[in-house]
Amino acid sequence: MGDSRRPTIKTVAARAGVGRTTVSRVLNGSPLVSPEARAAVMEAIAELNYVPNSVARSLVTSRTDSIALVIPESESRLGAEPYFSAIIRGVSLQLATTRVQLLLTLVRDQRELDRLTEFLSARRVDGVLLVSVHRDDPLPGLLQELGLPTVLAGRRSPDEPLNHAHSDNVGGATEAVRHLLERGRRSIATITGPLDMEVGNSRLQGWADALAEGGIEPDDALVAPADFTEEGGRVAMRALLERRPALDAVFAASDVMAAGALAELNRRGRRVPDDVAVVGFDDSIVARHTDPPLTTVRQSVEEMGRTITRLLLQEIAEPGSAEKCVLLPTSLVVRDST
Amino acid sequence: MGDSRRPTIKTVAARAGVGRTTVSRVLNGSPLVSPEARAAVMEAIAELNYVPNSVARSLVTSRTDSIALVIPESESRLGAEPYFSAIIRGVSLQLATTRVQLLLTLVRDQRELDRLTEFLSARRVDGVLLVSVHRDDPLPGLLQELGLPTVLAGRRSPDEPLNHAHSDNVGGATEAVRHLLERGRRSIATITGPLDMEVGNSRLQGWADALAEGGIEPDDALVAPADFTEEGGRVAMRALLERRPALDAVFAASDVMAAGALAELNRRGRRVPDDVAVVGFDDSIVARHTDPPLTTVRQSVEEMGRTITRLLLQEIAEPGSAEKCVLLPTSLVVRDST
DNA sequence: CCACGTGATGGGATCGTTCCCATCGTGGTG
DNA sequence: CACCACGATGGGAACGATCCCATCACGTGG
Repeated sequence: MGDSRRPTIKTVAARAGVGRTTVSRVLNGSPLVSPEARAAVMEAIAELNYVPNSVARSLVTSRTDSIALVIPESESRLGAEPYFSAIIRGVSLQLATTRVQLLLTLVRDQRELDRLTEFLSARRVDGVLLVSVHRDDPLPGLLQELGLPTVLAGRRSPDEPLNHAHSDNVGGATEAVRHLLERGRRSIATITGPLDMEVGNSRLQGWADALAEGGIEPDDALVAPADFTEEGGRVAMRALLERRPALDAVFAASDVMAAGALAELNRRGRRVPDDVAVVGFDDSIVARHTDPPLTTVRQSVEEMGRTITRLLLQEIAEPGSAEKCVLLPTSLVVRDST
Repeated sequence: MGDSRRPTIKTVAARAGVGRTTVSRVLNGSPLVSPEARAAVMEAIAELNYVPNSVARSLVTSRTDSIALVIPESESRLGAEPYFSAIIRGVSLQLATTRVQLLLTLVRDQRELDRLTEFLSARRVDGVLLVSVHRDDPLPGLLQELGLPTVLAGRRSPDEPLNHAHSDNVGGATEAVRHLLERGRRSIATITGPLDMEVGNSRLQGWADALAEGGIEPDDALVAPADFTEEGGRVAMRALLERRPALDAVFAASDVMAAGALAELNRRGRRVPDDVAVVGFDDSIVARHTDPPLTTVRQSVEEMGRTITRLLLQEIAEPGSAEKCVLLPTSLVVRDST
């Protein structure tokens, strides 16, 4: 045995006693090939252990059968933030039935952004998934210019032009705060996500909406912006307690920030939920492990991953055919922190 | 303005008034090109906004400038298990200075394994990183056969033939148990990782070694195998308490399992560390968030990611040139659970 | 009986690079 | 002055697939 060289389509054709084109047809499932020829080709393929060279295929079809998942990690959140892991799982799950491969790109700084830009300009992927986009993110615009199929998880503004999926952030946040009101809380603070992200604004909006519903006038001193990190949550909590020592509830725009807030409350001897009730957002794993376990707004991040992938594949297959925007529902999970 | 078509090397050559080859030389940094020609080419590239087609390049060089990171996720651990996120961060960090891209492949079942096998046979990557390998994993063997550069995080046995890096699991575990002995504990149980993985065995070995050092005979009833999951840790803890109600310490082979054990101990009203001391392994984020915070053996998983990537790149550049085996140190981090 | 449509087939061109080799000029040397 | 070595250059072939188009056999209808 053994050519050290991998067999090519020519080898297979010779072996099967047919032309290259016929082999190619069998490979691509064309109906224009006789049963005998097909059988011969299949046999030759099996005998030679032939695997088509996808690079050569890519060159002529100009498709790569791969997509990129871009994760901005300036705050080194992958790992601390279970969100990204869940997205990855969902994406991978949705790709499992296809032959499409996943390229993971963490973008930490300008240099890496430049490298990514070049990579995308070279069209080394068929499409791009963008996660955690900030308002002034240069990437979405670039992708739009390049005409590279793109789907966002989340959106930059309510009139996002790019295809995207997003959770019902306003609705989820409203429900959370409504729940606090029902529990009799009146001085409800909020720790927000980054306000240059739509997700940050929406959850803040939901907080304000629920208060308005309850006839309570929003108090700016009860709003502390943070950055989705635990440390940010801690700092924000500290600031809130200084400004409004009498607050009796906090709605944090993520579980991780809520965990930080809880730590700070514990440190100061405020009892949760007796003195201060806390609600998070995401229903990530941390929510079940805080002390006490966290009431939170569930969003299925894995489902988000699946959805944006589905949209992207659709958009790649037939540009313009995918839904522009998909809204994913949220639901309140009540635990012991409220 | 403009051609809708992307410029090719020919376009650039024409624009610069030189031949294709000269452009190619400039692109690849060959010294055999005059300063004037080089300048002309650079200018043409900038004007045309030319980006080389890497697929075409791959076809002739038969290099893809990408590597695959394979994560077996049968237990859907990505996310629950911070290990994988940390590996990804490390790998990505090490790749940042190169032009190599990262392909992430989660393998959940046989079908996905088949798909991956075909993918690797087609040599669509230059090398492979393998994480969390089990003793009877078919992938390492396949890769060896294919002659595809491969590096493992961890190893299958102490005489692993493939390039790999591994933490000092025996040493770390020994140190942990020694620490428990110093704290005066005598009935020290262990919750192991999967015993069909070397990491599981080594940490168990370390436990036994330390006991031997302390003149204590290992008791089989104090060994409960689990699977690195929190639920597994909980179940194992339950079994241990049933078999040896008087145990006064537990060494868990991962923080996540330790968290499960803690939960079970709390549920049963055993005080930690007063009644039972607990040590974990990994120093992952969960270790700082359990109640009480976990004493644990630190291993730098991110460093592991960087190391295996470095080895792989080296092995790709010059097969056989990389170190066969790199040992990464561990260190004990003492918190409140002991 | 012949022209014609149709299914099956294969050869040539092509995708955009890199690599091999031939060519050309030029300055140094015997 | 002839020759040579060497740096610079460019054209042709190759990488391994797909796609376009010409060809061919064959059955059918006029």
